[in-house]
Amino acid sequence: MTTATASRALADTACEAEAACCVPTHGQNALEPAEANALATRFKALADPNRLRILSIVSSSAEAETCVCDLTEPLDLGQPTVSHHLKILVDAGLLNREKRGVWAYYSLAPNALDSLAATLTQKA
Amino acid sequence: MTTATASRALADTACEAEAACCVPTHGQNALEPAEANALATRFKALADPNRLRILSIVSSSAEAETCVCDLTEPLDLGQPTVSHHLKILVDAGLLNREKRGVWAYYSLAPNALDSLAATLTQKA
DNA sequence: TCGAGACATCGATGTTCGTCGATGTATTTA
DNA sequence: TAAATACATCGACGAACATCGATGTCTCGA
Repeated sequence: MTTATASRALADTACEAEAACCVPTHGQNALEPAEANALATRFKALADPNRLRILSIVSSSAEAETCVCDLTEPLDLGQPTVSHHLKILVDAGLLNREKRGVWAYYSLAPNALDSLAATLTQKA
Repeated sequence: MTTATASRALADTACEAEAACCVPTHGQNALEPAEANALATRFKALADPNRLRILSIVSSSAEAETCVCDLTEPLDLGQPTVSHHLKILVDAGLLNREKRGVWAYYSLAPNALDSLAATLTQKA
């Protein structure tokens, strides 16, 4: 129960051999750098207020489908900027893009947000 | 069932009064800008590979407590950088900081990741 | 075939972010 | 009290990001 505290005290006294001072019992079960990068990319897609609002609008729209021109006004952003944000969300796997005629319809990628949420809860 | 498609076609023909072209049926149930900012701040804390690894190491450590010197080696980062990332995680409410003696112990904030995850799932 | 509309892409710009070395602060030990 | 340790803060620098205007691509209707 007090394993970490005890080993911490142990490490305190054992601080003489080299620069390492604390218990190096971690690092093997930690997130792999490559995996951490992939996860960070998906969270980075969520780390912008306008992109969160895009997801909110898309998911709350009648058919869960939205075109670019539906977003420029409520977001108060230019069309190139909206397209840029949409591309980031699509690249992150959070949105799907379907072009029908002149319009491009965006919809939530099924289970994408859920799997991201599962990554958070299982870690705790 | 085809409400959005129908209203889209409607908007197509109704594109004459002003610059607005698509159905402005959104925006009222969308995420508020202030709320989106707050959420983005928390996701921004997760949008870095090294911070994700910090959370992983902290949560997987024996007592779910970790001091700074436990992190510099597995992350291969300097101590100021690790302190900087920890501050961001604490400010985002994801980590708790407790100073005992010379060491600063960091632990997962209870329910912080869970509530963030809930925000994602309820939106889908 | 031509023009108009919807969207994507490009290039530029101001801002934010991650990282580091240097330094400051607080606590323990001698 | 003085030295050492653990950590936080500061200032700087290069990279990444958000936004915009201009332009390119594609589709539809005249």
